[in-house]
Amino acid sequence: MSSFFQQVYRVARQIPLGRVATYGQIAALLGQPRAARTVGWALHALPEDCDVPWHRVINAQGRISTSCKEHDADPQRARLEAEGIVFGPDDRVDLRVYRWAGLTWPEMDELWRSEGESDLD
DNA sequence: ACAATGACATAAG
DNA sequence: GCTTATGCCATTG
Repeated sequence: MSSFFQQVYRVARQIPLGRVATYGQIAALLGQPRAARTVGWALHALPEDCDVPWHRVINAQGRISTSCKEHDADPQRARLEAEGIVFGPDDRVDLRVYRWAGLTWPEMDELWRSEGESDLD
């Protein structure tokens, strides 16, 4: 875990409260629009008490992708609802409304810059 | 280096 | 809208 995972975590931390991002979006921000799977995997390996808002990352359909028994979708949905995110009748969020705008290049630049200085935040 | 894995994405039936 | 099949990419054994 020296690069991509760390990058995913770093970007995920930038997701503002009450906002969500898709795996593909995170991957795209990292320059790998096809690495959505890897992004999901990175979040999967994340502990629950980590400082990364992994629950704000969902699939492109605005749904919880969790298929693992180890991780249930219910707690994640509860977290999102607690942040003000409203789920539709199909248990999916309105990406048109809650989708994170993403990071601007200047912000990303600063993000990578701070990465070399401290790996925490 | 090869094969397998996985919280995805997209296209097609 | 849901299910199935294929592609993609980084990590791990």
